[in-house]
Amino acid sequence: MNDKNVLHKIFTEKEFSQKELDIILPNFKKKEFLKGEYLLQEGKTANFYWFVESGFIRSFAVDTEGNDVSTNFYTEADIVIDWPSFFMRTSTKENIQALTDCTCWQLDFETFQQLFHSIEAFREAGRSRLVKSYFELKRHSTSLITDQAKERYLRLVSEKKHIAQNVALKQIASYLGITDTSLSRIRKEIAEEK
Amino acid sequence: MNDKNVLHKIFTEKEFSQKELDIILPNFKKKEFLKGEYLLQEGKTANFYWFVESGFIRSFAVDTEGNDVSTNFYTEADIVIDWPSFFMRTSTKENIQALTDCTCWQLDFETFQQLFHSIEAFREAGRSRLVKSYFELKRHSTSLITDQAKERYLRLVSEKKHIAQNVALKQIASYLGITDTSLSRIRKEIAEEK
DNA sequence: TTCTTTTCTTGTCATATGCCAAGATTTGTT
DNA sequence: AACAAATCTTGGCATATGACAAGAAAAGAA
Repeated sequence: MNDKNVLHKIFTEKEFSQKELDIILPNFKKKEFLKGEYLLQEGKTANFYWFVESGFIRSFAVDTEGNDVSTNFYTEADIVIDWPSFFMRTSTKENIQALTDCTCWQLDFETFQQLFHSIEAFREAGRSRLVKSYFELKRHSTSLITDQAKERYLRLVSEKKHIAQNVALKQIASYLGITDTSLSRIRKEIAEEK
Repeated sequence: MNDKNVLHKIFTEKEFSQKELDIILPNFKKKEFLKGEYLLQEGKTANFYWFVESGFIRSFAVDTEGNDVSTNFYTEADIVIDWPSFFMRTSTKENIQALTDCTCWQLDFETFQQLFHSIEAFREAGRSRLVKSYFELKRHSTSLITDQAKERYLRLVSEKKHIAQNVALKQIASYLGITDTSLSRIRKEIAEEK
């Protein structure tokens, strides 16, 4: 835990005193997930969240017809968390799955609570993360209404190139709110423009 | 501030001690907004949030083509807040406008911070509200992908009847991600089914 | 390397919803 | 009450995207 890892990029000395870092960081446990492994499954309650050290992760929901809809993708330095389940202590509607072998840093709810209520900087940082997630979710949601599928795809490519390149087309398509067929055509169109 | 109002439904004696309530509640200032008045406008930073005592309020974003897209509707006992702007202290992309004359209880950022960091129950309650908003936003967002416009409208009607009845068709339509024309046809269809 | 399975592409056709424009209706104003 | 403005409905047509199915390509397993 004292070697350099992604946690040091997340909990910086700008936001936390050394003393606080010494309290916070040792609580994170290194966790490895194999490709295909689930970090969280529908119906369970999220008792942990993670920061990604390496690898790709996807969260998705399954709708009434059994279609799976990607809700997010995660990679290095991202926080992987089901906010509602983790904080409301309710069973989740989401699945979180490793797309590749992954290394993560895990924190459990109880420890989180203890840090949250005892360290002001920790709760400010946590709140910021949640608000940032909210903001991005709203942007995505509004984009589903105002933008064409192609624009949404182009934005994903420009903002998360590694996702667009490494994740299966069908999983990206459902995130964009379209079918894999449509995304395939959109990709073709873009390729032909160049 | 000691008479019964909606704040007593929001800050209950189950979640807060009497002493805490005595500290918290007097910080809320009664605010009246006239129909059409803006609580927040694009470009400004949110320095307040409100609980609605009475009336209807709408938040909306304006996209690049100048179309306005409803992002939410608020009524009695709802919290009216632009989470990202309020917490990140950044200028907002949203507008919040009174659809009818409204009475609200207002809290400013500084006071919020002070309460948040000093009263554990207050921060638990605040976090819950944010998480709940997140959850609802995700549900709406997923619904835009998995459900037909008609289903989305029916759900809105069943969950927020007073909104569907009191808000202009065009504003509801943009919330549902469709045009006013389409919503008008959907309404007709539903009416004909009965 | 070969075989199997999964993923991606492409064609054809269907459909939900958008766009535009004209009336009808409702609401607000003088 | 009368007019103006905003909102809602309806028609005709356009289009983005979906559904289904078949083959091509890529990835994984033996």
